[in-house]
Amino acid sequence: MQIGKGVEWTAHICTILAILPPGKGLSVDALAEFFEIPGAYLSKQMQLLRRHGVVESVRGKGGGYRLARGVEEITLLDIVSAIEGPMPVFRCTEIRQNGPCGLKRKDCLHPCEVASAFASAEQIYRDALQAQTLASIMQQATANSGPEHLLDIAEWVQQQTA
Amino acid sequence: MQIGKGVEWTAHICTILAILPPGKGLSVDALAEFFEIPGAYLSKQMQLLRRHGVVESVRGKGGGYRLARGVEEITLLDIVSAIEGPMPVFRCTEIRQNGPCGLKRKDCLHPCEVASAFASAEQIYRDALQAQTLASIMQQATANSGPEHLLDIAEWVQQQTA
DNA sequence: CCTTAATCGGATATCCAATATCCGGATAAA
DNA sequence: TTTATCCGGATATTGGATATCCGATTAAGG
Repeated sequence: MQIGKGVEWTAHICTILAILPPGKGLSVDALAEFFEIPGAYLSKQMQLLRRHGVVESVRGKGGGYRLARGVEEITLLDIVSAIEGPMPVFRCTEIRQNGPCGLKRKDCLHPCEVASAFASAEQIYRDALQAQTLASIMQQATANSGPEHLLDIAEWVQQQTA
Repeated sequence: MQIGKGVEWTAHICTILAILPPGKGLSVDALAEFFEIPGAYLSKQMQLLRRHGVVESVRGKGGGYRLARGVEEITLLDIVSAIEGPMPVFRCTEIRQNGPCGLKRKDCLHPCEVASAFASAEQIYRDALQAQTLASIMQQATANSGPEHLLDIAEWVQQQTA
């Protein structure tokens, strides 16, 4: 039960896309080099982000990816559900219907109590992920990181979009 | 990012072990038949539960598994961490140290902000799972289920331990 | 119009963890 | 001694995560 690398990658990437000059974009190749991650695979993850409305893409020469909305309106939940899929992480296989004491299907009026307990915990998890906005993460980052590092990144971004 | 079947299996199994007469146990084979699940694999999951102190085992003829403590003191978190391992579900690969603007290792005084945000959400998830006790799940189940079904199960249990 | 740079999506390959089986050893009851 | 059971290592199988490649499409610029 582990979250895939795509989530880590795209979460970091969103923090870079967030400091782009308005109207500009960054290519998958540039982003892959920035984090030293495989570009072809990253491309797939970015397509998922796009289909879920987290980022926008511009095709053709000079194109690339940029955020589809403001950093206050993008949360970790958006990224996780885009990359990992809709989150019911606990898969109920209805084993209560199995075996010598199995319930008949028509007797299952209420949802399985074990599944309900997990669903309840997962809803709390989703809420917690939704409370983590890209804005709050970047605020932490700027507070923790030295100004030289931020300048390094700003310079690299400018170089790519020039 | 899905939870393994072992968690669903053992969660249901704990609700059965909970209604055992004191001092009795149920064998893996009996439990596997009760839920129509593969016994050899279930055996592995039960061993994990035992190593983490959720259940106790009695070896030899007439042996089997039983709960190691009361239903109030067993939570979904106990079961999930026993079966799935320690829960940091988000794997931080420190990609902030990669690429042209990568941080030097000694400059990483603070933990990665993306990882921290996930860690914070996961702690809330753990708390939510810990709040779900076996007792509360079984209370739901007895409230929702017809008394015939409960009798069916009680009868089967008695038959196994006879 | 042509070249170049970029995303899009389908097909495919690889790797690893989840799933599943088997067996020999230890243990205890009858 | 036989039988039933857990224990743990070795091993197979399966499926999802990871990764690559390529043809199609789109757009900028000469």
